[in-house]
Amino acid sequence: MSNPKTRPGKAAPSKPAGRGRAARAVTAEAPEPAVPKTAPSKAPANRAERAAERRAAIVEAALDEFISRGFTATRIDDIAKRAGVAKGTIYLHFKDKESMFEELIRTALVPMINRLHAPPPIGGSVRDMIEGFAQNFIREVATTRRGDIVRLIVAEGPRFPAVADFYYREVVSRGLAGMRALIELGIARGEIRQKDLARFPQIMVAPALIAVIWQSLFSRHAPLDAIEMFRVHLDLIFGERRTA
Amino acid sequence: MSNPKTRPGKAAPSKPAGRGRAARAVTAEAPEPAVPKTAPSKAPANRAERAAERRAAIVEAALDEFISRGFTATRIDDIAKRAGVAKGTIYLHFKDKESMFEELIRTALVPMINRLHAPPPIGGSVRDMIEGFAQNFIREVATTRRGDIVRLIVAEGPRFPAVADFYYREVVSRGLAGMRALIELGIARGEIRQKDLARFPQIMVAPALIAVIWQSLFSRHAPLDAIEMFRVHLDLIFGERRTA
Amino acid sequence: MSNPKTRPGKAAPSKPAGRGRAARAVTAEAPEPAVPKTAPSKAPANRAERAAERRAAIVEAALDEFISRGFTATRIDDIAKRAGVAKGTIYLHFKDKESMFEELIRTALVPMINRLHAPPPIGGSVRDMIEGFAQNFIREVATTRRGDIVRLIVAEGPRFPAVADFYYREVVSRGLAGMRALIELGIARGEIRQKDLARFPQIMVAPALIAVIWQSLFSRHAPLDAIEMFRVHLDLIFGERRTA
Amino acid sequence: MSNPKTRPGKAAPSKPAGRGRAARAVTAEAPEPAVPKTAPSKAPANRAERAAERRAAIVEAALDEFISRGFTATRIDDIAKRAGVAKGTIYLHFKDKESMFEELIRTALVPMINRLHAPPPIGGSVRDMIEGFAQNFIREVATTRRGDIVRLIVAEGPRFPAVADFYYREVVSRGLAGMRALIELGIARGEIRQKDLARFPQIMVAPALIAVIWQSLFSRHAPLDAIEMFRVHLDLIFGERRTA
DNA sequence: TATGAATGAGACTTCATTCAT
DNA sequence: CATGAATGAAGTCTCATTCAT
Repeated sequence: MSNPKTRPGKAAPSKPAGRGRAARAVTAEAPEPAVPKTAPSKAPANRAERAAERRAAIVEAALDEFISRGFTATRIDDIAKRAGVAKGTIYLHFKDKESMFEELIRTALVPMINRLHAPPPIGGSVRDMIEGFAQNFIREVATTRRGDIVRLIVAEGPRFPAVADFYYREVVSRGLAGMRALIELGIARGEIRQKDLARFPQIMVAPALIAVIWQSLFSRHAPLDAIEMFRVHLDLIFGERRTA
Repeated sequence: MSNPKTRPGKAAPSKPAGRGRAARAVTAEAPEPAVPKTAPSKAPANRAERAAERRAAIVEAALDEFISRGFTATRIDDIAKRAGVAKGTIYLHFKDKESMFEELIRTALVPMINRLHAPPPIGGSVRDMIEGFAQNFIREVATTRRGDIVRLIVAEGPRFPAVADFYYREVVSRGLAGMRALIELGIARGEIRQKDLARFPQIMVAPALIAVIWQSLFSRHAPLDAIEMFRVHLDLIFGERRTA
Repeated sequence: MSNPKTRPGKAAPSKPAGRGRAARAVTAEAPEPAVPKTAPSKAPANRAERAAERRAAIVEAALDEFISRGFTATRIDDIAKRAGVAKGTIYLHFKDKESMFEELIRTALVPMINRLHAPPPIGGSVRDMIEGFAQNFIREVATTRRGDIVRLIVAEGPRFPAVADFYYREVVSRGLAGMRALIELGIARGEIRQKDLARFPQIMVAPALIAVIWQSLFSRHAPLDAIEMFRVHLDLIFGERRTA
Repeated sequence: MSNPKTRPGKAAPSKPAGRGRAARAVTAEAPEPAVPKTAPSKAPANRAERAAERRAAIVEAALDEFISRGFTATRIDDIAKRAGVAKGTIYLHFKDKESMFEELIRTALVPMINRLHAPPPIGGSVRDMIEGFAQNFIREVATTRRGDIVRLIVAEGPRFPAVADFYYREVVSRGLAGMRALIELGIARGEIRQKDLARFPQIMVAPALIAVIWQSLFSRHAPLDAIEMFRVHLDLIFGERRTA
């Protein structure tokens, strides 16, 4: 139950010297401890483009840091280093750490939101639609950094009501509404027998969220085949399928 | 989309952001802004008892603070105030903030662990056993501070591998093992038809975890009847029940 | 006893003091919160004229800012905004903030210096001359921004010896010398009986300086009729006058 | 018109290196550039006494720094060094730089206020009373650090309305009221002929204030015998005195 | 010439930790 | 054992100055 302390890059002092703030956080696994993004791959083109690139780099870096350390433990300085810009530059793009965080989350959620707006993959059965959707979600969210963002929201939500509100409004309530519609369609078509399911669309997505959290916390202890799990879950709802 | 609150106990600041460490955290809802727990209810008895009481107060206070602010944003000072002890006293009981956090989590999980060890309520059907267990869980975890601890682990786990490890070893793997056993029992008894469920006991508990998270983040937007949700979930697994 | 104002132009901060440079200054009353002087009144004519105009705008803006905030608390950025130019432009005209300050003060004092050089209003009595001069001074200095410059010198002088030196050399010593000459003339003519006054011409101008300071600090608590005050002062020196 | 730049203790860089904030202030003459007050003269006695001593040292140091640099240009760090305490210690005694400044000024004015409350030296003539008072003032204010505080208020007053208000209320208005009473007494006794003087007690004190300012700004160019000046001034008001 | 994005030193303030009482 | 004053490292944010466009 002991693990590497102090931030990477600091020679580990066996005793935190005099006083000063010692235990900042444990920082078990920062993706990569602030790799300066030197060596721009391409010619930077004109001014506006440069600015956009810079901003993108900051956003990228900030997300990485926030994800791996949480809001409070993330240092602007590290974001800057990782983005390859000076500290002050960050303040040209964001008012302060807090608004940066909120804006980042909002921005990062946009793709998810768009996906929810996108016309559902109207295909054959409702099950196929949901399964397709879920596979997508698991592949593109649970396994990727987007999943970490979900976990970040779970982690920081209570301290950032604005973030939690936004997430609820834009992602959760919409996603559940869409899911409810699909469930009702499934019931109407006779694919789903359990009528009460429409009252709790959360049940449908629960395993997907579990997968997201599992990924972050336990995947190194025990990998989880999220897609297969979801399939089993769908079997519960739609009845067992093909012999597959 | 902005709701940053000041720390409780700080008179609304007349000053602009200024400098110094600004964005500490947003702290939307501290349970109670550090109410010193003076006035011990009983006569303190002897020395050792006093110490134990003190320690308990610290643990209690620290958990509250960690839950509502997260690890980094929690101040030892606030824990001390809330516990009604001096700052230095905390260091008589814990080596530092970090080990305090880890030890706290471990301690707080003990009741859950004990529950997992306890002989399952062998009663009638497997469904009744699971439903009883789940009701218990939802009532005593999802709705209470213990649920917040689960969320706290989700939030800080990646930065505290020791915590995540401990949680996996002592709670998750055991809980899932127990659940798997129950599922297999259900399959053997013919209560559960879907045999693959035993491969993913996570599915069984997923809605309970969803409930925990929902509680923290969205309950003020939309309350969730977790017990009813879980019942519907069980209906999926065991088939619809009585007309109740 | 607290009236700290935020800087003009900054939306009232929802955040507590936090960190970062906090207490920059209180800035109780910035003349006008940096109104960009866009919309040049006339066609700019040729290049050199444009440059001169720009420089004048910068000087004007800088004086206003320095007066209302003092040297250290004044930001180049605000000067630029107020002058309607880009920050970099200021560095085309001035080496740095410090030399800008010194040069500004020097420039701003030139009119006063010229007035001191100007042939004294040789009129009838010495009293009339001094009274005329004083009325001029009070009307054109005490009540206007030039008075603020005097206060600025008092404020920053100790930190800008060059400024204080210049002010002493060009304004104070000359002014006092002129005043002494007038006093001696008055003594010679029998208008002034108190011969020792020539040793302390400061006495003659003291009320005028008081008026300048009063203007800046206390006029909103209690207005001061500086001209009348000066007249009473002259009555002390020259004896009471007409019934007027 | 050039003078030593950079802060004392910093090797003077002929060019301020890369960028960074260069021109902080000129700081022509810091009394002594932060001499750590090591070596406490006496045994520090008990805890409370120590705290009082510390606080006094901070107050002392802060006043010195504020006086020689002004509010904004003063660094908490320098105050700490000069007081011989750690930076953080200052925040145990004062909320922030700004309230420290305001409180300091208030505290520093208390002796002056007390003097104003003290029963006036009722002696022989009104002139003697005023002369006694003025000599006191000049000796104990104009020539000492208290005079610098007056100048500090003149310098920072416009940006610290609270300070200016306090100064007006507690010192200026009271002082002028007392002076007016004395003048009226002088008029009643026939010592002062010029009745209008009571309308402008400022005239009476003007030379004293001039002396204060002269001290700070010009005394090294031309020393000023403030006491003699004030005597001449009184001669104007009361008529010439003894042949002395 | 003029611009304003970028820089990074530095200021203020916080807070984990220590230790004399 | 308990306290809480003191410390000083560290974090956030500012702003004078530069320089590519």
